[in-house]
Amino acid sequence: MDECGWPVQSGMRKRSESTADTLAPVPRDERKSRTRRALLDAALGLLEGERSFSSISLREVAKAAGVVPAAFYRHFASMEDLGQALVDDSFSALHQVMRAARAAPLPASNLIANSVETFLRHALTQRLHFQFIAKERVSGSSAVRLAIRKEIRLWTSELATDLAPFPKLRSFNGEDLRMIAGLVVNAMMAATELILDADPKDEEEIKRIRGNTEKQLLLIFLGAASWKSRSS
Amino acid sequence: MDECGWPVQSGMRKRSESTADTLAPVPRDERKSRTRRALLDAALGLLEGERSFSSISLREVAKAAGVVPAAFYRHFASMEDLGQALVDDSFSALHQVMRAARAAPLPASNLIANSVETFLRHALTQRLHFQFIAKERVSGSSAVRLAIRKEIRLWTSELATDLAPFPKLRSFNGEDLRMIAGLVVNAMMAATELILDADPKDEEEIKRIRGNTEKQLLLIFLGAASWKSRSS
DNA sequence: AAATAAAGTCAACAACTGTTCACTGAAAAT
DNA sequence: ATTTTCAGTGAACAGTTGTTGACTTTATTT
Repeated sequence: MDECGWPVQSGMRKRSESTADTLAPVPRDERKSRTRRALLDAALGLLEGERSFSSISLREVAKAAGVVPAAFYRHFASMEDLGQALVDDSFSALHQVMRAARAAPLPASNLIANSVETFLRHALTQRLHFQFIAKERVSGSSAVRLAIRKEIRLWTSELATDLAPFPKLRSFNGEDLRMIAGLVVNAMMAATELILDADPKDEEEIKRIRGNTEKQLLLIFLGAASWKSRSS
Repeated sequence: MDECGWPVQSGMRKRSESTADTLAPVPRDERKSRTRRALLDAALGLLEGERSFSSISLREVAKAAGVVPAAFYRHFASMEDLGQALVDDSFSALHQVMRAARAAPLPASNLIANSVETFLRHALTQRLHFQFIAKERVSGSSAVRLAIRKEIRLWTSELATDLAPFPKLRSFNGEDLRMIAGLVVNAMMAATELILDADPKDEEEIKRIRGNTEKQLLLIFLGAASWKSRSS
């Protein structure tokens, strides 16, 4: 079931036995970035299910990528280094969604439902990335953990500035806006973790989680609307 | 700096060189449970900081407990088994706090502030247990992960029934009450993670987190109070 | 056409892993 | 007083780990 061994076509011993000699020059940069991707994807794949990043070995990653252990060092100085790259990778995927969501037609009526649906659907298609983020956010090495927290804090701040112009939220100062945004982000993260753990085919369960999250966000904004800002 | 080697006083080779022969009979059950505790504490200690449970080895735990690796098996069948025991351990500590908090005088006025303060203070004194729960909740083996989730769901349900009798929440059905409780639990968990990561001596930061969490809970209940229950 | 750069292989290393076995010494049971 | 029980030891096992060095192959540069 394994043996995908995709990028093993380089630096091989055996000569090509076919007659056509120059069938694909294959530029070197591309070949390098191809195995780099293979390593990243292999690590991400190994993280699926039980394993956590700190428990997977360099050799496992290399083997899953179809490459000899020593070749790993041509791309990353250590597993820690690979982890950092995975953080960048995962968050660039997330930023992509958030940008798309922000550029949406903004229907305002069921804005909440739309946002929740968009985000969670993306979490399911980018399952591996989100699983990685969810795990390493709390259990990763401090460097990786801090990188993830920084991104999440940034995300929270962006949400806060997005929230600012809404009529009902005019009376809030920056700090309180970020507090509300934090509440929203918490709910979304919790929902993400639940949905990643659920059976992907269980449509009913997924719908339930989504509905619950929508209600939670609605309640948060309801609370914000009836908030009396204090001076302290 | 290590060499605590606490429970290494059993099954030793050398005879006691002192004159007093019968100085301490030391019942066997107690001695066993003493090293069992040493193993649990050692594992918990190794989990502090960077490491995650799946990355610490049986041998490490044994060594930190001052015991030979083979002795581990007298107490646990595997590391997985130890993990389960740690879950029970940690949650019994949590239940203890929650029971105490529930039996409190219930001042009703600043009930929220009191609850937040009680919970977070306990999280700091039981730091290692809470760190274990926070990490293994998302990254542990599926058995451990499920055990933790079950406990959290149970905690949420208890909170929901505690919330039910409040006047403003009378109109909510069970499902919606659990949704609100879920929101509260999310906020508390997020606050716990933040506080465990913060520098324990940074009183200012801890106060900030606590204040923020209080505001969040207040906002949640404000939202709940102005909620129109729908029939669907 | 020859020289270089570099992504890959192979083999070896010391250290560490989980697990087993026969053992020992003292508390508990006879 | 003798036997039994059992939490501990120490040594060995077969695997796996990260890392290194010398080598091959091939795209790129000279």
